[in-house]
Amino acid sequence: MLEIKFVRQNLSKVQKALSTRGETADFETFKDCDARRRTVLLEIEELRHRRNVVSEQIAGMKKEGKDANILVVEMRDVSARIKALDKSLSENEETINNILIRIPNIPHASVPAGKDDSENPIVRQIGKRTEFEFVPKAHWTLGESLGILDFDRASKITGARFPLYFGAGARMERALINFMLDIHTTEHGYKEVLPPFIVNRQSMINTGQLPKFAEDLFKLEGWDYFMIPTAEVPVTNIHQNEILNEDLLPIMYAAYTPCFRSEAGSYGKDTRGLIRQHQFNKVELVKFARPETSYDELEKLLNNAETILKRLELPYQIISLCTGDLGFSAAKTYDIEVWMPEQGVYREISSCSNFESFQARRANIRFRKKGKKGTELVHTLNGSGIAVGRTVAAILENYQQADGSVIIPEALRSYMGGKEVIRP
RNA sequence: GGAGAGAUGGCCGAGCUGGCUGAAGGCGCUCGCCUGCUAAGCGAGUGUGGGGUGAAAAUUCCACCGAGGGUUCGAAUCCCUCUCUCUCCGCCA
Repeated sequence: MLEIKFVRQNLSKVQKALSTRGETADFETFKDCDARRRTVLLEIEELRHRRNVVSEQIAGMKKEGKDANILVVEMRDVSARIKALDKSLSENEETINNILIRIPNIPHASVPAGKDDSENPIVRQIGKRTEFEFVPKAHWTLGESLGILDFDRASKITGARFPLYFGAGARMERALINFMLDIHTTEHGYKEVLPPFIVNRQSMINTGQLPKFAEDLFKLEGWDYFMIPTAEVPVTNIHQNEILNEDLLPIMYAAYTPCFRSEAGSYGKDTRGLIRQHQFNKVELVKFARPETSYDELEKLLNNAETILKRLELPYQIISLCTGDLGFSAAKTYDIEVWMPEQGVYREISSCSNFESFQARRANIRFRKKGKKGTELVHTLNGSGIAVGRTVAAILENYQQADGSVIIPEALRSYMGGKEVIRP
């Protein structure tokens, strides 16, 4: 959420920023309500002031045994008036809030302009695209023939877009989770967290999934609870309504969680394989940073995520999301895309964003600056470090052999009991 | 699921027979003093959000004692609903 004062004072700037995202909001209603809000507020505060003063008078008179009835009767009217104005004020504020809460974040100045994902510039490419002397197979073909992936049976258990791993496949998921968490906690300084996988409505609002994107979420029937679409939600909300100690910043968490997404609106896309599932595993990195350093922290976070792909020796590229492709809450986002040989494309495997104070304002996460009065909102950042299912898919495709076997990346072998190759 | 207790400022903790209590006291923190060093000691200050005036420093007003309603001229204090925490019983991996 943007600050109401900021929107009020920078109306055209906000409008312009939104249009670069291909978004708009009802600024006319905002302007009207905002102006009316302040008029009403002024009157309410005057009346309340009067009530406070007179109430004190009444108290004094009663103490002295005098009759205060005239004042009491007068105050009865004042209170009624306050009550009526209060009601109109809160309706007004609700209208304003409904507009504000649907306005996305303003892109950072360094974010490239562009209308959609076709205009995301490549920042860098690392590793040579894997080449084969045979026609490479898709990971689902390999996975099924190796007996480690079974989408048919998964659909019996639940339905389409759910994964079922066996043997070395299941082991590889577990190995990757441990591999990633170990690197981030021991080499990059993140604290490991294991959060709830189900969260309440407020947490979803705080990180920006609600109210706009309810259709992307799985909701629990009979509860106002939701399955998490990413660990970003529970982990960012760890510190909601807290004033953090400046000395502790940046706070860095690494969390493994499964993620649940309805994938509404993606019908027909990536219908096969591990790329687009309703349930997948992910290791997520989350930071709470000082505003002055948050963009440095974003670069570091991106490097931390890249380390995983480097160690696994998977070719990848970094793109910077353009204004039109930026997520709702993000001020800037880098995507990491891994090379998928069968389709011959780079596919998203991590998304690293700086949300600046957008989430912190909703979640009320602040810190106190040394030697300065008052509090300041922290900047929140997060990034996948990295998506586990897609990493399995990338390993299968990039490490496949002519005979249909798959070599296990060296860095991962110790996590898989020394196994070097997966054969049927 | 049943019975009971509780939720107060960065933290701990009074107040809860309604009226200078934004809130005692303590800790912490900041500044100053003192002191061979450290520790201790002394003094002052120290919540958040919003509105008005002001160039600013500042000043003033309003709100906030888990959340939301209600009673009242007036609510941290009384009533209702909800959320969470704790204790006992039941159930349970």
